[in-house]
Amino acid sequence: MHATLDELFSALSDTTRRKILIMLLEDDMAVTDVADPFDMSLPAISKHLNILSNAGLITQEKRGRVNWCKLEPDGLRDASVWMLGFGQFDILDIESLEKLIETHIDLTQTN
Amino acid sequence: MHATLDELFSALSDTTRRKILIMLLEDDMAVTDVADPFDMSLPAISKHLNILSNAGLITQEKRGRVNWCKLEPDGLRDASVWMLGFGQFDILDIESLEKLIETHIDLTQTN
DNA sequence: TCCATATTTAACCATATGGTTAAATATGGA
DNA sequence: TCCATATTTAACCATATGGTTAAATATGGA
Repeated sequence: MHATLDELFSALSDTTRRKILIMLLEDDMAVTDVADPFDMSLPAISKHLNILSNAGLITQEKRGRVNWCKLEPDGLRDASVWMLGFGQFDILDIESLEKLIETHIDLTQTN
Repeated sequence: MHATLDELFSALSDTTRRKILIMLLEDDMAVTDVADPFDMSLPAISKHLNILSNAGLITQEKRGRVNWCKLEPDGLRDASVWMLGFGQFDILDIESLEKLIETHIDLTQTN
């Protein structure tokens, strides 16, 4: 069951949540470890993780006491497709796509 | 001056606003005409257009009484780049990108 | 000049969002 | 068994969001 585009874009519209996704790009993490770098309570992070789950951007698997958070890269798919389908890029024009990526790609730029 | 990713994704997270963007893909439109297909007051649409403007997704130009709304496709750029940079696609793997587009591309699917 | 048209502004309202703290729950380990 | 650790749930709060209606504003045209 697909998340709606509303859920997807809305989940992505928060800096904290985008940062979490980037952290999970590295490796799966426990909730407590996800929360660590943020100046925010654990329940707040727990809520953010729920929103990311509902949007299909992560999955959570409970092993013992620990709830492991895992990035679900396919979750971005629908949103990506919507945007690409929007046609601002000529899909076949790889040159420009590459140039674009080169100039902008800096995942630490989270805002 | 760039819109923030927060503003961008947040602007995209509303079905009405995404529909408006798709309408503007066809042609520039007056505010009243943008509002026409929606079961919603003019001020509500006016607010949506403001949000899209602030996100850099459209521009508005007042000529006479009419405020013309124009799609700003470059506005999607930062959001696209963030998502592409996320790496769920191998940029050079055009095959899969094309297949993806083919299977999903249906801009009328707004939600 | 005066009315119609196009749009925004103001004031308001209900609900959503993003945070808090305190308490509950469940598992691990001595 | 009992405490520590990991996490969620509950209750709450301030602000943001998406809508409304009524009034204001500005331009076009007879």
